Amino acid sequence: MTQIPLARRSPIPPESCNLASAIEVVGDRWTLLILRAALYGVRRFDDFQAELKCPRTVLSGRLKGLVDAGLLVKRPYKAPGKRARPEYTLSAMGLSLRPILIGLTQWGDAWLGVGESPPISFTKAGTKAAIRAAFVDADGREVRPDQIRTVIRG
Amino acid sequence: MTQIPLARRSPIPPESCNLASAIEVVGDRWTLLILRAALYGVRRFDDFQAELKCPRTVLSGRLKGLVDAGLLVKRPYKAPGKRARPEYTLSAMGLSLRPILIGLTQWGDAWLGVGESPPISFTKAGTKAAIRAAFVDADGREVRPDQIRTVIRG
DNA sequence: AGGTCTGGATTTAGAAAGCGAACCCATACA
DNA sequence: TGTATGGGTTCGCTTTCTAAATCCAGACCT
Repeated sequence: MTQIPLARRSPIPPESCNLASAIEVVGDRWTLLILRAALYGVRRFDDFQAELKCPRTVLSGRLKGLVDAGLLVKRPYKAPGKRARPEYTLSAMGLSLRPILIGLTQWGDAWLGVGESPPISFTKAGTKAAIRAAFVDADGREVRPDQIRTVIRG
Repeated sequence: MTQIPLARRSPIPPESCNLASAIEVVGDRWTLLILRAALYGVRRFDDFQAELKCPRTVLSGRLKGLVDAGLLVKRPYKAPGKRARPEYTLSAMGLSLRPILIGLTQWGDAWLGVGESPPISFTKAGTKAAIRAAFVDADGREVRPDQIRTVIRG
């Protein structure tokens, strides 16, 4: 196994690290579960609540936070014959988290799955071949994990 | 923008979803910050504490949790001329989260960066060309996000 | 118009977790 | 023998979480 060299501190302090900032935004159980549901198409308050089984206060607060952060857009939704209600849809910012959550799904399949075949898989449109999260260079060719180098002050 | 079709519930319930399970394991602010530091080479209790500035009780609990979940390995570490102490290193399970955290870093660079060039970038060994997190098919060729199809009960 | 239903919340009070500071313990070294 | 150091735990206090009840606005019904 590739061992990471010992360090006393990370190369950049958390307060100026975009990974740490991203963790501040999405690094929360309920927030991640909301994003999971949203990526599956859930948009309405009560649907989120039924899905997550979390206190409505928490849901209300997390939705506000995600709207403030720009991951969700709140806008009125008008079902025919019903009054207008808000719905929460993913912005481009929120949608762009999809590869990360798919990667996390596959990590869960690999390490937490109870042995059965994963209930959800992902394929390339038009084919049946499974896809996986990986690294690619500028030309879209895969880079193996052991070939990755970290460069500071890029 | 590709819109996700409305759904009242997610296609699989959270309790049998490996993504939801993964979120239970790593979906926590301190846990993610610990993994971030570990991926940069931090291994020792006090180094984690100096890095995260979190209460030692919380750090202690999260490290235990990560060891129990199998992401970290706790083993004695013997510096020359010092007494043996525990160190926490990433297992294969923990190391395999690296693509996801790099992906999250790049998401942060794209959406949260304050305008400057990202302080950390990743390249392929031997070259200067930047790499990025993406999806590939079985042959290692990139699959664009809009080409991803979700298949249930795969 | 009045009553009811429904989705989208806020209020309230008790339980859990987070937090900072102080303390403890084992061992290398002077 | 004493001191320094790394790796924790204990102790109160504050914040956050949680569950249940309540509120509110707009359709729909009669």
